Amino acid sequence: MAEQLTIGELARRTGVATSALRYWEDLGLLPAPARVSGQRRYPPSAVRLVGVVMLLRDVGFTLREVKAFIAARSPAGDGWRELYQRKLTELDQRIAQAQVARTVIAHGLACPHRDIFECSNFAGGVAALLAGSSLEEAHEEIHSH
Amino acid sequence: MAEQLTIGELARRTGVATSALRYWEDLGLLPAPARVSGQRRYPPSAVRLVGVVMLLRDVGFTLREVKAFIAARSPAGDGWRELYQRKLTELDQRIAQAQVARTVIAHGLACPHRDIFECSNFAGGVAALLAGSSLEEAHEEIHSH
DNA sequence: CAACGACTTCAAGTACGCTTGAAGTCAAAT
DNA sequence: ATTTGACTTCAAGCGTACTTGAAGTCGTTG
Repeated sequence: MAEQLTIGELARRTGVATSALRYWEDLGLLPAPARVSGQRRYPPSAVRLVGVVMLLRDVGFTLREVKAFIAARSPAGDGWRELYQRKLTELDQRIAQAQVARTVIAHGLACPHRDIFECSNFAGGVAALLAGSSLEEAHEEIHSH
Repeated sequence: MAEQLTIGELARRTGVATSALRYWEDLGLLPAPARVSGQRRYPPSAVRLVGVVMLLRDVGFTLREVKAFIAARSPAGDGWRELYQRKLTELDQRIAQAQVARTVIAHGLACPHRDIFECSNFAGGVAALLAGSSLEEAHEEIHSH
């Protein structure tokens, strides 16, 4: 039981290149697996771990953040709670942004205007964006001047 | 009226560095603005345009994709419809993934397990991920073997 | 008129996330 | 015994998205 996977098999099952898996290991994202005559042998659970890394990476976290995220859990300290909370907030912002983007693009598709920027609905979507993100200074600028 | 912005003002209002704005212009993302004795003068609408670029960039599109997205609208052709439709689909996938990630992280926060991977709920979230994305081969592997 | 601050170009450098290539090892099949 | 295929390490290269630094140009201000 618990058949071990070679790096090639892990790559096939996850869709992640072997070179990338070695790179992730170098970065400390994946634990160094057992070796059989020099070759890596992964436990089946590695598939899940790789999945988590992919998920977090695809969702906009850097590999260092993913590392911190995974590694944070072991110590007895509460540091990880803070980290998880921050990530959760980031993720909520990301989802909200993606939904604004979705609205904007969907409207772009539906709107007959040649120049999308002439369209008030489109502008409205962007205005929603302006309210959040790093454009808060803009908000103050507009109201103070 | 229609007071023109210097690159510095545009940077302040958008939160994007002047160097990045020039880079975006080089890439063809932003149209070359008017010049007053060599210096760029942007129309106020540039703030909105920069906002759109930021939005799409932050949501995971490359700058080339953003360029295509913005530029696609001008020609009389229908090529842009296809592009918008594809982007919309990509975006829906991204949102779905982000929501899975959110669930996973939220659970990680709520779950008392020391090792998150021991938790079946966590595994369930990841399993949801495995069903989509590039892990479809894995799905076939699992069922064929 | 000198200095200041904000702008200009252009080339080079940086961080991230990998990929590619060279050279070698190992187990199994021919 | 040699060939095949999958693996190994290590260094270098690449695409994306910028930043940084040098050297120079403006318009204003003292």
